[in-house]
Amino acid sequence: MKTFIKVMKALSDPSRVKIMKMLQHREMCVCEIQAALNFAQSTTSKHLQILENAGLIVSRKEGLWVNYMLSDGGESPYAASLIGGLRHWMDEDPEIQALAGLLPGIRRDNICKRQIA
Amino acid sequence: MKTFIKVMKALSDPSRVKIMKMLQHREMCVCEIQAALNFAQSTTSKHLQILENAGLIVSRKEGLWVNYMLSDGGESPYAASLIGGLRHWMDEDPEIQALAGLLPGIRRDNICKRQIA
DNA sequence: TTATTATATCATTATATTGCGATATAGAAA
DNA sequence: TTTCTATATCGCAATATAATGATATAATAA
Repeated sequence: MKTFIKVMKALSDPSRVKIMKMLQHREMCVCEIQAALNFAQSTTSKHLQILENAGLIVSRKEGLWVNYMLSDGGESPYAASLIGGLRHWMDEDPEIQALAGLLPGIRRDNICKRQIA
Repeated sequence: MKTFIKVMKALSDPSRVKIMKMLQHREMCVCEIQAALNFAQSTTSKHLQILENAGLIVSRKEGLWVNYMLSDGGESPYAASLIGGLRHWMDEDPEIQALAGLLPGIRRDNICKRQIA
């Protein structure tokens, strides 16, 4: 039950749903997601922790960056089912489409000061 | 997006998940659900409104009683997917199993003072 | 009509969540 | 070393949610 509630709560926030939808296109670092959502860095990081703790996304460190990507949902059947459903749900949503249109312009070498080694 | 969030929020509360799992066994009136969860009447009613508003359950009036049952999820693909998933999810959960064991003893003609016409 | 019963809604309190700025940590470069 | 940069965590204010008792509504019975 606790695991299920954690997944549901994680997806009960529009900002976190937007993060999930963005990560369907490609993996992203925190500052890219922050730029896309126009949030404070701490807010962005917290949302990512909640999604990761629910087993919906996973992270991979790459030097100074932390790259987040969708999980395969192996953690729980609920997570797997929702990750799968979200792949096609809300693709017609104007907010989601606007974000998708923004994505190509959001690249860490534009946003971050540190250049890729 | 709003519809999706409404469904997620509705299922983000353990009490409401328990209601969904009970309604998989049979339709129930408010006072039966109230007895099963050991909640105040107003609390029970409010949870039911939230689930109904999310398209997860539907109600049918029968004299003084209001019977609640699972929706078929026609309202939204999210609702349908989660109603379907919930059919098998958490069946091993001890809280859910305890509730299921309680169900046969919870009948409106035991709980309600008004007898069936 | 009045009384009773089942349910819904309102007002309140306690708790949880969301967002931010400030601070801490970790890696890379000077 | 010190100084950046990217991310994580802490503490707080604003808002949302969950539970309750009190009250309102609707259907039935007397």
